[in-house]
Parts: sequence; C-alpha cells; structure tokens
Amino acid sequence: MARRSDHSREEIRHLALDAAEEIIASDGYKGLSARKIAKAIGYTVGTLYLVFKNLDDLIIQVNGRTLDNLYDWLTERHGDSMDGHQSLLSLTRAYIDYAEQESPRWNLLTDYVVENGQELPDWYEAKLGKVFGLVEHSLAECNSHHDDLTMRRAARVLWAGVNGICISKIRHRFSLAGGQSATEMAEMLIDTFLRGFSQQ
Amino acid sequence: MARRSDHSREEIRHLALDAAEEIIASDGYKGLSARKIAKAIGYTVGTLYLVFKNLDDLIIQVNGRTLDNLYDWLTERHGDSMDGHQSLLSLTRAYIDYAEQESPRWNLLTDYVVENGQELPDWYEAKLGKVFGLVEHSLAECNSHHDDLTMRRAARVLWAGVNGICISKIRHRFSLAGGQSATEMAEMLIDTFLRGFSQQ
DNA sequence: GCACTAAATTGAACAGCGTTCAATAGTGAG
DNA sequence: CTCACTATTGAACGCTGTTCAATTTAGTGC
Repeated sequence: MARRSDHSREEIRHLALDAAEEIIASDGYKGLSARKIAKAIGYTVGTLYLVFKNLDDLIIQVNGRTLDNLYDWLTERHGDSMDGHQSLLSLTRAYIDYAEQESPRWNLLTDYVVENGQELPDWYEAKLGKVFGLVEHSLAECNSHHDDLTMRRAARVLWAGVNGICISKIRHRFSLAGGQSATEMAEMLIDTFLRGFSQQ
Repeated sequence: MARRSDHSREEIRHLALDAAEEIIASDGYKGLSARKIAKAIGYTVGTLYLVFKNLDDLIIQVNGRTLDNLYDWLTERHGDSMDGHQSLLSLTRAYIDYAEQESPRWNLLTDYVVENGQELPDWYEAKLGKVFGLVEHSLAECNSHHDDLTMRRAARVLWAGVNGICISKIRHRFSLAGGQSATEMAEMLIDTFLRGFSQQ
C-alpha cells in the first residue's frame, strides 16, 4: 500500500494532471472522475485530496495547462512575417483548428462556469492574458492609430466574438441559415470588424 | 401511491418542466436532478422516465422553454420604432440583461454540449431561428444593400459574437484589460461591425 | 537492531447521482 | 365482483465527490 515518498506532492500533482488529460482525451471531459485519475496514477482518491482542494481545483489546473498548450499551438502555427490582417486570420484559423482537434479539452476550458462569488485565480488570468497578447499583437500590426486601451479592448471584443462562433459551431453544432463553417464565420467577423475599426 | 390518471403524460411533462425551472432558478443548473424534480411534482423517478427519454431530453426541453422565454423577453423590451442600429443595440442590451438576471437558465442554455454524432432536434433549431430572426430583422433595418444570404450570415456572426462576449463576462467573470462591462464590449462589437458592414 | 514518532496513504463510508425494471396498486370493462 | 391492463413505484446497480479514522511506512534517537 502506502509508498511514502515515492513521489513528492508536486510529482503527484503532475502525474494526476497528466492522467486527467489522457482521460479527457479518451473519454471526453464528462468522463473525468477522481477515482479514474487515482487508479491511473496508482494512488487512491484520498491522496488526490491532499494535493488538490477538490475536483474543481484540479480542473482549473488542467485548464491552465490547456491554455499553455493552446499558446504553444498558436505560436507554432502562425508566423509573423505577414501583415496584421493576415496574421489575425491565421491566428483565428489556428484557434479553430485547436478547438476542433482538441475538442474535449477545449470544451472543458470553455465549459467551466465560475461559481457565484468566486473568481479565477491570478495565475489563470495571467495565462489567459498571454493568449490574448497574441491577438493584441496581431491587431496592433494592422492598425496603430488607436490608443493602447482601445486596442486592448478591441482585441478582447474580437476574440470573445471568435470564441462565441466556435462555441455555436463546435459545441452546439447547429446549422442555422447560411451554412458557413466556423472558419468562414470567423473570417467574416474579422474582416468586417477590421474594416470598421480602421475607419473610425 | 399510484394515482392513476391524475395527470396525463402531457400534464406530467409540464409539471416536470415547471419544477425543473424552479430548481434551476434556486439551486443553479448543476443542482438539477431527476429525484428533485420527481419529489417536487409528487411522483417518483420512474415516472419521469416514462415521459422523458432521459435527463438530457428533459434538459433540451427546458432549454426550449428558455428560448421561448428569451424570445418574449427580447420582444417585450425592445421597441422597433428606432433605426436598425439602435434596434440592434437595444436587442443586445436586452439579451445581456437576460443572461445576467436569468443566469442559471441562461447558463444551462449555453452550457449544453451536443454529444458526438448527435444533433439538436428540429423544433429546437426552429426556436433558435426565431430568436435569430429578431437579429436579422434589426440588421436588415440598418443595412439593406447586401443580399439575403449575406444578411443572414452577418446576423449569425454578430450574434455568436455577442454571445461569446456574454460567456466571457458572465460565465468566466474574468476581467482582463480594459475593464469594460459586457454591454460596453457588445456595443463596441456592434458599432465596429456595422461600420465595416455598411462600407463594403 | 529496535522502538518510537510523525507523516503518507488508504479505503470504507456517506449522501447523492442517472437509469432500469420487476412488482404493485388502481381503473374501467364485462 | 372479477379480470385485464397499465400507471406508478421504489429498490437495485454502478457510478459520483468528498471525508477521515485507521493503517502503513520512513526516519530518528537510542
């Protein structure tokens, strides 16, 4: 039974998060459970609760790793040799690819609802900020006659919009009118938004 | 025990959906369970499974009623005496109000993930279409030099975008950069999008 | 080498979940 | 009054998150 000090707390944390990612990838994010994780890493549930406050805590940490993973995915896939507009489009295509190809973990990321009165931890918002930074950077390249605050706001608005499109297409799969793909919808959003944004 | 024919199947369906809505409103959408519903309507779980295929079926039907409710809310709150741009803004404000004030049922609506290989029923997509119709109508009022298909697509893109903003602000509550409210973000999206859309 | 302490780990227990289905109770017909 | 039919039940199954007394282990001092 107990194998005291086989792994440090930090090692157990890593093992558990690795296992959680595998379970999510194979069984979908609803297939995740404390007992499955424990079994996969050769410990029992009790141990998990020494390392994580609860399953919500674990899920936030999984989502944190998904954000890191997403950041890497986006930076790998979109070069910055092009102009801002193209750069934004390629960023968006890369994001939609990610949502489609890594849909279980992307769903978990998007699905998370912050409980009433709760807030996301700072380190989590920092990881989110890093991803937003990519959007801001691309946006800044194609339009520089707005002040910093306006640029940051525009980046957030645009990205929330792109995310909304992903949700409607990938999560809900409904196909109302038009029959555009998520990518086509996102392109329409970006093209039109940018046109409006530059003519202000 | 059994009170045969006290209620028709259709009546039980209504009772159950009413009860489900109340539970969601008071306990949050994660607090919903078959046993709670059964208890609230004076039947047992077994009966629920005669009326609904499973809990997923019930939830889709709750969401259907939420869509009806949302449609009524939107039509009550936004007059159509104004021009298209103002009309779109008022529609959006009404939608955000709904998401904020009816957040448990709105969360359930937004949270629903269509299982792999599944699709939303036709009657559900029809209800969704009715809500989209309001957006299309407003959009058509402020811009009529695009063909029908483009208008429908623009309406969908814009609304998915507004919804994305709601999700990032209301569900995730994160407050990255800018510190705008959901309404301010949505206004920025609509103003900028419409400017770009009319200058095409 | 041994006893002791303190920490790591367990796993049974609790209250809940969705779902099923044999058994039961109530109804209307003959 | 009995029969057949069906609406309804509720126990059972296997799962869930979470807790915590009990147990095993590692390391220290002797």
